[in-house]
Amino acid sequence: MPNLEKKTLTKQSEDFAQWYQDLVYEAELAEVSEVRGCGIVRPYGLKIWELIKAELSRRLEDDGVENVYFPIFVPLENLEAEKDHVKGFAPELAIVTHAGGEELTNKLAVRPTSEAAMYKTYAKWIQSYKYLPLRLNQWANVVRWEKRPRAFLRWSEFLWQEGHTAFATETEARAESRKMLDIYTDIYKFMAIPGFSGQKSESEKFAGAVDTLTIEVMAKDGKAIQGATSHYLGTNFAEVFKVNYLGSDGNSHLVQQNSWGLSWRAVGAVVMVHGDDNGLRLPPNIAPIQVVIIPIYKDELSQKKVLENSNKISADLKKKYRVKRDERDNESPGFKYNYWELRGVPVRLEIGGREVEENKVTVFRRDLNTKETVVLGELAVYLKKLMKDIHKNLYQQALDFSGSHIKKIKSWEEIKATNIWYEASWSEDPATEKELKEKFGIVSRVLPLKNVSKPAKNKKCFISGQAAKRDWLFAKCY
RNA sequence: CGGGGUGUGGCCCAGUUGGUCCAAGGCGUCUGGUUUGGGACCAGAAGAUCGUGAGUUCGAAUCUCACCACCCCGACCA
Repeated sequence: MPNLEKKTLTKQSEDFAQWYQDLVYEAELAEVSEVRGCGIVRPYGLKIWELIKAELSRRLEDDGVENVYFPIFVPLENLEAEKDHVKGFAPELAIVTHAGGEELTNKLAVRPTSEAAMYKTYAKWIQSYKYLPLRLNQWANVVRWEKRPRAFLRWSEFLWQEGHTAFATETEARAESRKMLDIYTDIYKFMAIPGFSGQKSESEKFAGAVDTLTIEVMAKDGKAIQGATSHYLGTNFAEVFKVNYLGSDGNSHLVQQNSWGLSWRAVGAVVMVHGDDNGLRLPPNIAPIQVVIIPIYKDELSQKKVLENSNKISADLKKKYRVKRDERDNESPGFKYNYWELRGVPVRLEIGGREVEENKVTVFRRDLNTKETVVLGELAVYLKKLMKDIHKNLYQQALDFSGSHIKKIKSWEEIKATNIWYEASWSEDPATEKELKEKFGIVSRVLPLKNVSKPAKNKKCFISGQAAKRDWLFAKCY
């Protein structure tokens, strides 16, 4: 729980995990719930997710993906059908054993993901090649009873979108998987977050997938956050759920499938990437409030003038931005500054007697924590540019940060700290990854796209000394 | 699942050699007033089965036993 008494966040440098927790609760993104591991997302936090969702939704619709909805419950036997899949998820399943006052003969799992919920139906829907490709998406909640929950990043229940597609050929399916990764990469850019997109290792990929593509994000404590994944499932699930189609050749074939998802974990990533010791810093694209106006006055006369003025400005700005006027009479300007800085509002306008008299406003930008005075007539143009600048600057800061926190190494003996990432040539042997994890708590995060078809820079694997295949990124992760 | 910690008004908590505790303080809330350019102040008010159960005792927030819940670290983690 946040310590509201101290009124200041734990410093990032003191205890990053504590800082994150303090911020999530004090900025009113979320609330602890009565249910272990589950979070209550408050309006301010949910709005950030909804803004991310709106953008992704738009992108998917533009691309011709249709939305669908399947039940939250999955027959347990369906889930058990794909053997890697069930092995991966069994430990974290919530299972319904009783309903309607009776014990269920056929137990139901609360979906941890919906492959097993959907594909039997896909088999029904897909008859011939004419029904392909099938590209559906659902916005849903899923439940994964992880041993160690973390606000936004790993709550037991979370909201996400999961796309499930079926194609005739591997080429098409793999192209789709890659396209979705690109869309996710764009969505992270929309949040002013540079990600590392690429491929997962054998041990890190999705249970049931042939290949998993991922976008990895670097938090300010140097840990990696898996931002979104796009899986090429091959025919693994199609075999189990008998998803075949009649080809133009007259023969029956298995479909080639993908699934891809992005969750509200992205909100946690935004906090961990952009936040500072004063609180959240939101890029304008996903800020529930983009401009907050603080009227400042001393007596009734100036109050009237200032409020008139700020109302006019706010009415004007509301046409283009999400604007909030903070007219609470019982709080001081200083209190309000801190209040909205904690919540990461990108731009603050201060309007007091001075501004009214000179026909100006004072503009504060949260990304740099600086103030400037702007002539009222130039405000619209100024803000338009400022919003772009803030986005660019946040992105650049994050890019510089991650760039300066990756160390290229030739041998794992060079690993001293675990609060940075390492780039190294790797044999891709799962056994070596296990060793690395045991010794340093570090795992492979991603084979960056640019390295996928490039041979390793160094001949020897940085762990085992065997022949290295390609250059991967390694880090601790959330 | 292993290690550690915590449970006291809405929130943060003090109080644990048993009695002076029908529980202190701060934040927040409410009322009134003064304030308002970087986390305002004064006065007053409301608000508590001290996690649950049993036990010891003349007497339990405090001691004993059992249980429950949550948090943190780790293992696990698409």
